[in-house]
Amino acid sequence: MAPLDTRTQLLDAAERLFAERGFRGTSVRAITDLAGANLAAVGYHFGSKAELLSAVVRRVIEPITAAQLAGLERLGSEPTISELVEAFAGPLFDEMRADTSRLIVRIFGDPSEEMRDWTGSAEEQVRDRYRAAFARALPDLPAEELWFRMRGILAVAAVDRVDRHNQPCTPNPTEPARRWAVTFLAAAMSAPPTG
Amino acid sequence: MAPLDTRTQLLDAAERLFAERGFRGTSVRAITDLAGANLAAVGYHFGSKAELLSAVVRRVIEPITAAQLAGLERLGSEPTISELVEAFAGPLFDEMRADTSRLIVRIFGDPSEEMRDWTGSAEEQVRDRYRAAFARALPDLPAEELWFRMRGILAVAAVDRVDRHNQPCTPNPTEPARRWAVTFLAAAMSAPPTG
DNA sequence: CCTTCCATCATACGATCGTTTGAATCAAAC
DNA sequence: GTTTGATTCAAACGATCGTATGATGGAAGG
Repeated sequence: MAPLDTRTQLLDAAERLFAERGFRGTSVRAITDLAGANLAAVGYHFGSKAELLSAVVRRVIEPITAAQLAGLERLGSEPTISELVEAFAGPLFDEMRADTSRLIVRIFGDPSEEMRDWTGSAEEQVRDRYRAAFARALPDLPAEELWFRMRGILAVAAVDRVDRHNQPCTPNPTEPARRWAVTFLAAAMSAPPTG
Repeated sequence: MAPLDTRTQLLDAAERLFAERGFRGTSVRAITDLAGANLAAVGYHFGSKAELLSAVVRRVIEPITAAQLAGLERLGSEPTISELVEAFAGPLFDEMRADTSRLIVRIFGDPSEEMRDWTGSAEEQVRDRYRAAFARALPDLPAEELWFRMRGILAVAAVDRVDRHNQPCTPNPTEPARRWAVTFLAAAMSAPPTG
């Protein structure tokens, strides 16, 4: 086994267990057992359990931000609100597994430092570019209210994924929820300013 | 000190610490220390740490569902979408402290059994009555898409509270966010069915 | 005074936690 | 064949966890 194999299997196991049981609810021993690795492997490859979490989060965030940026560049210079919503929210449904949404929601709800030191510049860049694009499409909307609405997009997408994942029996197809979300959010973004 | 005093102070301390550090991140010792009680007080008054969580959640949920029900009964027989959104989402801003939103989001993201056995019939009753009211106001919307949208209301309200609470420096006034939410969500609920 | 019952107390139990350590293993370089 | 450096291994460390136990306090009822 090449050294990268153990590293990758640790990332896979940790991603799954952190999403299922949370950071504090997952022991290093559970991760190394699932990965088929030795207990000390986490310390050797990542330094600590917290740094393993950072590596996991960076890995799951990256394809999402990449798809969001690619979707924005695919649009013309004067995209509609609906197109912007689709490009911004679509990858949250397509590029993200349901348990990954749960992991992100859990991190979002945890104010401790170890859960926040992973934040890179990638999602800030995505956020700023979409904010500019929405601001051009909604020139009358104040910046603060626009930012409130963009957080609303993230909230609806993430919470829907997690909540459908919480229902044990239903098959939970992603596709209708994705289209409902675009309808719902495009209408919401198009609302006139509160004023 | 009357016996109920220790019980109440345990509930207060647990509510605060569970919201700040999560269920697994909060030790029984931290709760009893903050409450000025003995370590064994949790076991004596509640049986276990998990049952203490249930008691905390029931206590914070109750005024919210009560306000939602009262708001619905205050409306006429043919309320507008905006009135329904206001009555449903308003208490999530008014009756809920920001750290309580965090506690709820954390519980929402945790699929473990101990986090879910508190669910009572109160919020189910609220959910069903608002669902019926929205269905009357939106007769063309399929039931499944309506339920998706109602979860969107909860998502926007909860995530906004937590996210504004995450920002350390700003004063984070609730009032503009509350009005922005009603604008945003009323437009979203009023969207035609996806079809 | 004595009993009863509720509440609180100090203390300890077994388990599990994250991390560290030093030896063992192994392929590649020389 | 020997050295070297990276990787994996079993084992142990101190700390902290949730819970249980039996003693103690103290007011109410007889």
